[in-house]
Amino acid sequence: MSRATAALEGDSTATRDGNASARVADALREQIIHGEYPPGARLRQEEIAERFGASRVPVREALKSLEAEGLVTLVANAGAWVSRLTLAECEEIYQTRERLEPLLLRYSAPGLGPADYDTLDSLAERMAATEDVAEFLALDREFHMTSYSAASTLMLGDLVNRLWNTTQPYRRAYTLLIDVHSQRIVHDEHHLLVTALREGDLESAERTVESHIRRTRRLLSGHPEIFSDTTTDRR
Amino acid sequence: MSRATAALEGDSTATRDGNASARVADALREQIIHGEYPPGARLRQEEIAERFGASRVPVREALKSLEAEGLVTLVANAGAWVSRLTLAECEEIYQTRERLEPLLLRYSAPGLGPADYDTLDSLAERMAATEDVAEFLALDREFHMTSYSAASTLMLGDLVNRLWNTTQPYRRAYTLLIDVHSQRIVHDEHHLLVTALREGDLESAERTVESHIRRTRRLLSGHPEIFSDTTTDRR
DNA sequence: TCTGTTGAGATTGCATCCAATCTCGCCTAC
DNA sequence: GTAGGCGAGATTGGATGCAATCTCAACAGA
Repeated sequence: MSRATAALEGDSTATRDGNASARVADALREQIIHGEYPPGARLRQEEIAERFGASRVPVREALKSLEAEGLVTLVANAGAWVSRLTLAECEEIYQTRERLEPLLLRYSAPGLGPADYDTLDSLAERMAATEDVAEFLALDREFHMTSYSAASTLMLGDLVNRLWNTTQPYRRAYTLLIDVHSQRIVHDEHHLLVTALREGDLESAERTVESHIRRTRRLLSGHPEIFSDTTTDRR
Repeated sequence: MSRATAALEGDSTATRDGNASARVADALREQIIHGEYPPGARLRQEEIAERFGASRVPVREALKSLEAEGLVTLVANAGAWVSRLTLAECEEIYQTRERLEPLLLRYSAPGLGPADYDTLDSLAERMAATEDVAEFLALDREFHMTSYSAASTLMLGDLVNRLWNTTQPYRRAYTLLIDVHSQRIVHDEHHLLVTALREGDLESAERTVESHIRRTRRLLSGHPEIFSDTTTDRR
């Protein structure tokens, strides 16, 4: 199946830049986040290696990285699976986010300016207007990441990113279920956040993000059926 | 230097248990935490491989894991160094801990019992009694980890552990400097924490840990000289 | 019909080998 | 005397090959 690698082989120098493992990790991460590998899906080294036109060595290193990020679960001498979460585990991640994202916002807020506030408003409006789930998810993520974009942190920013990544498949399933009323509340909270940032009221902004995440967590708790997935294998 | 691996070669089956990479990662992590590799020290793949009686492949996978944990910094086509922190980065980690450890304690507290409280008291007393820095550090860590030991979390427990690991070298340098007065306050805070846990006052326990970490962070801020290390190489 | 076992195929783990890149001291040219 | 370039040694990155382990379906026995 070396035909599958044709798109990559076009750039013959790309395979020789000394970081194939990073490239594989980035590409795999994107594919998992975008749902091309659902939770519970098995990841075979050889298949992945073939697809990226690399050998299994950099693939294994990429899987190691993704395991540390929580996206992949490795079992010695058995294989790799896309991590699957229970409702309780997802709630743990949301509770962690409730504590961390206000802190990250505290790091970011002083560096945000009027142009950023306008971008945030625009993103919030587009979220309210769209009816496409994929676009809604992408805009929501872009909105929050923009609010954190001015934070130059060692690990906190990456950490929050990882927490979003591991819960992304469930956020997608959940977004399909929320009603117009909840959607309106999300929009209001986003608007409140931008307003607090514009006014320089950091305390209020922090509390708004925290409440925003907590509300989502509680709504998620009401949909345990999202986590009882029996279509794919174990783990 | 193959003589150095003699102790490991004694068990010839150990190299064939299908997780050499995990063994190398665990051992390297311990050595970094215990200060055998100081911040900024270069980690050469071949030297490490030789020392553990393995090839460079599992060593590279181990380094990937440690990089994701924040203990090691990798640069493509250049090498691996033990991560070095600036004062600002260390403060970021402490601020993160201030938010996360109260939450972890909330997960753990319901599972702790009288036997655990006694263990905690004993550890606190031994900390007050010792004058050895290494023992003080070990007891401090064991005290806090015991208070979190009943939490069965997906990632929060591991995450807190990683934050302790990356700051361990600086905690050691700092412990050498604190005076008797500060040491007494640490002891009082530990005692307060155990008391709150015994009384089932979770709110108070959470606030006590938070204050405890914040106080340490502020004291650390007063010793920027710990972070201006010019003895070893860059990065 | 159900349960325990066994063996071939599939898959992972690691060692060895080769290519690419970086480091750094020496040499040449101006 | 100084700046720029060159190249040998050291080090990392990746591909291939082999051994060990796991998977799973077919089969034998109760």
